[in-house]
Amino acid sequence: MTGDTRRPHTGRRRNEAARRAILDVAVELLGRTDDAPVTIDTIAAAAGVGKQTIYRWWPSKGAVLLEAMAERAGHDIPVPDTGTLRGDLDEFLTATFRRAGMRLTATVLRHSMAEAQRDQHAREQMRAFVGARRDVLRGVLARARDRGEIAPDADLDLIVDQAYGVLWYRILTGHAPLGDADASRLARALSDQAAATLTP
Amino acid sequence: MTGDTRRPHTGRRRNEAARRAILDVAVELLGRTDDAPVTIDTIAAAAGVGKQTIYRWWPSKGAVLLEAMAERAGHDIPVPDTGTLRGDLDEFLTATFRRAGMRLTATVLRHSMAEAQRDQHAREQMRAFVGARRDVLRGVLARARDRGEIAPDADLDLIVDQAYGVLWYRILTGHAPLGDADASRLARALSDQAAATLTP
DNA sequence: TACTTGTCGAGACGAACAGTCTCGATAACG
DNA sequence: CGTTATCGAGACTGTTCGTCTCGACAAGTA
Repeated sequence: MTGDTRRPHTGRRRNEAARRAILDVAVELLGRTDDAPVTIDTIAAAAGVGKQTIYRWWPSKGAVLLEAMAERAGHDIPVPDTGTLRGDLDEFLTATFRRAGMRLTATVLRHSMAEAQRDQHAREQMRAFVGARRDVLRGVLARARDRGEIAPDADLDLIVDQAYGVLWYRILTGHAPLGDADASRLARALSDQAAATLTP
Repeated sequence: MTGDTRRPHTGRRRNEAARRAILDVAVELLGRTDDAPVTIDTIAAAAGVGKQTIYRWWPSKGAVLLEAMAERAGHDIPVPDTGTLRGDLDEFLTATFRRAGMRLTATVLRHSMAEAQRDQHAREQMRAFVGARRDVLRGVLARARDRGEIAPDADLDLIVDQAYGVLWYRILTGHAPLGDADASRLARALSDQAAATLTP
């Protein structure tokens, strides 16, 4: 409570190289074989790192995996701006499906979602990640609404859920791949769906 | 290869009561607390059963859970026949969302899907279960197609994925509940989507 | 240059759990 | 009554998570 202003930071600093190695190795090990037993000991050994270095910075094994996933699955998906909802959705869903459809990324996503059902820390990180991705897509829809392309009372969340729902459902069950054609068809269907409420 | 026709079955028979107790207890334990550690030992003890009795009939812990889930989530969802696609979808999705939205059922579904990512047996059972549920919904759509309500070349699988995608996505992330209103809105959107391809 | 402080890699350790194995008892058949 | 397969019970092994301890090392401070 009293002024802790003295000594803002002393001692050795966090090793950024170790952090990178841990996150990279976690992903790489998942990709080696699909039924690979990715354990903390394996990650630590492969990253040339002590176990305590992992548990000093992450609260659980799932938290490591979730951070690696969020990095890999969230970056480099640009926010589109084609001028039309249909075009924006096509571009966004194609990029998103391509990323998620990559074998390694899909594997990471699958195991991250599984971990999120068991590990409380991972669960919260998954919530944050999913929320962030949803916000981006909802933003695309909101812009279209502001342009007057869709009804003011359209259920944007339900549309978002359909897009990401198809993605996760296919990744988790593996009953069908995520192709460009699927992304385009879904983009068309969802933009039509959003516009339909305009014509009662 | 030679005639094994002698002695088609001797010895004590499988105890059906034990089977029921195991499946019921597995579900019940999952529901007790959400972060409950449901273990094989716990199931065996609560069901008044030896561990070997479980492993004699199921190949893994995940297989037990998946069978319990398939029983609970697949039964008593009637195939609707209202005469219109919109009506059929509304009835089917409302019943399905109600079932999956029940707290206990949702918990079982969540952990089953998680188990399916780690356990090969559970994975195959999940595939079979998901395939069966998809077949039912695809059948509803196919009937509408035969009635001429939707285009012959409509992508039925994508529509099915949108419906079950929303369901699983919400259950696994927990970012929103599965309400009757969601089911009805989705039914309307998907029936419109299927019909839209008719009017180019 | 010494001193303090926090991180480093390494690995021992305990607890929890999945799955196997063995045991004597018991039920369904001939 | 003899054969056979399942039953409940629990000991046992192997794996993994997460904690704890150790001496070494780096980044500031005096």
